[in-house]
Amino acid sequence: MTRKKVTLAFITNDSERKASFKKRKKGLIKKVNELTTLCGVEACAIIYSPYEPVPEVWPSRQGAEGVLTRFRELSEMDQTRKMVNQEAFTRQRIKKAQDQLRRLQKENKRKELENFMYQCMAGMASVNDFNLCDAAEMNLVMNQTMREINARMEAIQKAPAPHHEDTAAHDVMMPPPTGSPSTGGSIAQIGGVDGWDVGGMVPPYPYFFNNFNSSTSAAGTTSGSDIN
Amino acid sequence: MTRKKVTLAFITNDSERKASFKKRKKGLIKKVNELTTLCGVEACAIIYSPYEPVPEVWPSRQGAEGVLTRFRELSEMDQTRKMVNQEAFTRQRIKKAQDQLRRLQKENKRKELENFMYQCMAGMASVNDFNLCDAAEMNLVMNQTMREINARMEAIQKAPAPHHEDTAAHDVMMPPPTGSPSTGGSIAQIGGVDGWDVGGMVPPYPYFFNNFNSSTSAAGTTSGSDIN
DNA sequence: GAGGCTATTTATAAGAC
DNA sequence: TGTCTTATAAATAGCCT
Repeated sequence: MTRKKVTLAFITNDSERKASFKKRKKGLIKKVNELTTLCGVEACAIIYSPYEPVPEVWPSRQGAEGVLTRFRELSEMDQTRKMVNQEAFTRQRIKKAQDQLRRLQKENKRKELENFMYQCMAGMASVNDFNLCDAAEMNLVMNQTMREINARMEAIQKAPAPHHEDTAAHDVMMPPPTGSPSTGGSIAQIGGVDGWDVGGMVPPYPYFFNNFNSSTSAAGTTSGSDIN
Repeated sequence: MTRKKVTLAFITNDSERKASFKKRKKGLIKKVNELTTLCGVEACAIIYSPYEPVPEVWPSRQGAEGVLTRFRELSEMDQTRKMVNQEAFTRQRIKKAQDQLRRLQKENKRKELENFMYQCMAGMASVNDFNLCDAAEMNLVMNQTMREINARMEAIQKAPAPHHEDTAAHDVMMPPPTGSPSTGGSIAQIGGVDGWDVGGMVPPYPYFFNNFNSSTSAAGTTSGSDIN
């Protein structure tokens, strides 16, 4: 995290890894400590390492034991009193996860279509592969793309100075404006998808779309009409 | 830890404490994650909070279970596992959804990168937008793509007859490896960005990759440089 | 290797909505 | 209350001894 942005992957160099481990273990334990103290919660951390025969445990072994026991007996614990809240909470969590899942699936689909479109544009796929995609949705994607391109072109025409800080600054992919690097968590930013930074290039869409349309309609799609 | 040096003591203000807890819990788990990944060690963290009936556990319940089992073997033997009830079931459901979510997020990321790549090839994005992507992962995607392309080309050269046996199990969609859909060549280029004149629609991957690499290393002087 | 030392990256307490 | 943003404290990778 310094002098070089860390890459979240196994450190192959032995000594380097060990050094990192020691530093990070220390930091981690400090963090657990802070969390419990500041927020008054119970927590424990257990770290096995090839460097120490005895696993690092925090807080004291007893403390950890207590936490662990509770963890193990969770089901029996106070199922009674908290059951209702618990269940509602859990249900809520499930719903939340499912919602996110749905969003991601939708997003995934969109990306697939977009991807396919770009492949066509790059000449690496042809509309013959179109059965791979869903026509209706592809239509949506294309319309969206066209709208974006047109808007972009208009913007360029109106403002001859091709500034890079255009309105679509938040750009295509790679969402996290402040996201941590490998946090992974930043992957699926919802809603940041509009606006491709056409960034000063004239896209070859005429070719693509023409090609696409003709072939598509030949294939029996009904959706090509509103593209123009 | 910011705007004010933190004092290691219980935060009396309720909402403040809760906010802090949420942030710190997230950070802590990230740290555990990093530690295990970077240093290849086993570790787990368990956090109880009054805010959530279900304790936060890292890594996945299974992972934690494994660590815990070992830990218990080292300490004492108490067989108190009994988790067959509604709650366990529900939690399992949550986990399942979360796992799927994680997979989808990963997949999403991959698609985003792939998409970006194709955008570059289509001339709709330039490597100047590369900071939007994660270098290391992009590298993976590109290598994978290259492998697939090469495999595909070899397959086609070797066997004009459709002898389907190649290694590309997932078979990317890229039918005409050398055939350009049409002349094209009309793609103009504006904008000061060092343009990529992909020229016609011939699959420009060699150009793309070369250009990509050089431009990247050139552009990444500031901080990046992880690519090589 | 084990500390000590920065230059940077991360984590986050406060604010702003 | 939750989220997003910002300013600042904390953690730590790469060096050096």
